[in-house]
Amino acid sequence: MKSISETEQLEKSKKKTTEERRQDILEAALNIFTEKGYNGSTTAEIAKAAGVAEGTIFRHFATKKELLIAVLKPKILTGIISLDKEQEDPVEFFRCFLKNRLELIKENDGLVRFMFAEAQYHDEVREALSNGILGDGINIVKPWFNKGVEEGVFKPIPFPAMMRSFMGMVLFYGIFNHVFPGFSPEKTIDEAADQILELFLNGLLIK
Amino acid sequence: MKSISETEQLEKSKKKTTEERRQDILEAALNIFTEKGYNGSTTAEIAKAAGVAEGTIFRHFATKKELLIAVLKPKILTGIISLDKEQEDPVEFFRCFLKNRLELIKENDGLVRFMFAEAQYHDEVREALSNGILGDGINIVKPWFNKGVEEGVFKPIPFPAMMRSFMGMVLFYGIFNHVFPGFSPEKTIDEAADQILELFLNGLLIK
DNA sequence: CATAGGAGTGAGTAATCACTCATATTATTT
DNA sequence: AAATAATATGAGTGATTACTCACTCCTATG
Repeated sequence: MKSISETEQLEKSKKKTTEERRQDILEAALNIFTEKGYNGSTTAEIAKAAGVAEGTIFRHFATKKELLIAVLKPKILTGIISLDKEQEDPVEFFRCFLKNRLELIKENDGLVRFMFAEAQYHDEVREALSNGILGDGINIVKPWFNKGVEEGVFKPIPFPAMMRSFMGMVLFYGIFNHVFPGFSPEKTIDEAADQILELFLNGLLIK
Repeated sequence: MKSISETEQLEKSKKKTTEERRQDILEAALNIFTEKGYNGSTTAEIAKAAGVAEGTIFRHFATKKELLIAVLKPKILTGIISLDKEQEDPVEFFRCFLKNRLELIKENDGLVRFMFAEAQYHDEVREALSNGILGDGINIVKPWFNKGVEEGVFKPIPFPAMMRSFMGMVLFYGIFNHVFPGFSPEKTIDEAADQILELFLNGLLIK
C-alpha cells in the first residue's frame, strides 16, 4: 500500500523525496556560492555539502549556471515589505521600509553581497537583481515618495537621485560591516535604522 | 657602445624594457580581471592581451594571485584628495571630497566594482581595501567631521554611522548605474555630487 | 669575436573542472 | 514476487587550468 511506505519514510526520516533532495542541493549551493563565489565553487564540493553524488546535481539542474539561477530566483523576490498598520504617513513608510530592508540584509548578509558581486560578471544575475529586489524596491518606494512630495513633506528632488542614495545607505550597511568588521558599534538593527533614517530625513547640518 | 644601442631602442621603439613589459602585463590583467573577475580570467588570455608569452607572466609574478595583488596595490592608494585652496570650512571640505571621490569612481568604474566584488572572497583584497581607499577615506574625513561638530555646524551623530552612510551614497553611485543602466538621468558628475550633497547635508524633509 | 647571463618563449604537465553514462538502488505497479 | 519505472551513483572523459622548464634570442662585456 502506498500510505504505508510513505508513512515509513516520514517516520524513519531516512529516505528523501526528489523535492527534498533538490532543496538540499539548493541550500548547499547557496552556502558554497556565497562563501567562494560562483567561479570559485565546484560542483563536487556542492554535492559533498548536500550529501549527494555529483551526478545527482545534474539530474536536477542541467548546468552549473542553471543551478546558480535556481538558487537566486526564489531569494531575489522574497521579503516584500508588509506595512502592518494601515499606513498613511510617508515618513512612517520610510521607517518601516528601512527596518524591513535592514533585517532582510542582516538575515541574508552573504547572499546580498554575493548577488552584488556576481552582478558584476553575469548578465543573468544583473537582470535578476533589477527585476527582483532592486526593481521591487523602486516600485514600492516611488508612490510613497510622490505622496510625500505632494503633501509638501518631502523636497521635490529627482526620484532617481533620492533612490540611489537611499539604497546606497541601506545596502552598504552589510558590505561595509563585512570589509570593516567591528567598525560600526551599533548592537541592534533598530539603532542602525534610526541613525540612517535621521541622516536621510534631516541631514547632517544643524539648521 | 652603450649609448648607441640605447638610442636605437628608443628610436625604433621595438624592444621594451623589463619594467615596460611588467606594466603591459599589469594593464592587461586589470582589464581582463575587471571584465571577467579573478576566477573567470585565465593567465593565457591575460598573456595574449599583454602581447607576451604565458611563461613571461610567471617570470614577473610568481602566482596568479600575486598578479592580482600587484594589480590592486597601486590603484588602491591613489586618488588622495587635494584641497586646492586652504580650506577651513567643513562643509566645503565635504563638497570637495565628494566630487573628488565621484570623479575617481567614474574614472575607475570597473576597478571599483571589481574590488568590492572580489573583497567578498579574498582576504587580501579586503585588507587592501580597508588599508587603502576606504581606510584613507575614514582618516581624511574624521578630523573634518569632528571640526564641524565642534563648531556647532554638524550634528554630533556617531562617526561610524555617518561615514557608512556617506560612503554608501557615494560608492553605490557607480554600482547602481551599472545594474540599472539609464536609471539615473544626471549628465554630469557635478550634478550628481550636488544632489548627493544636498541630501546628505539637509535631508529629505522640508523643515 | 667569443662567451656569459638575463629575459622571453611556448610546448608540456599534473591537477582540476563541468558534465556523462552504464550500472546499482529503490519505489511502484501488476 | 516479479516486472517496471524512477532516481541515485561515482568512475570516467575531454577540456581547461595554473604553472614549469628546456630552449632560444638578445645584449653587454673581456
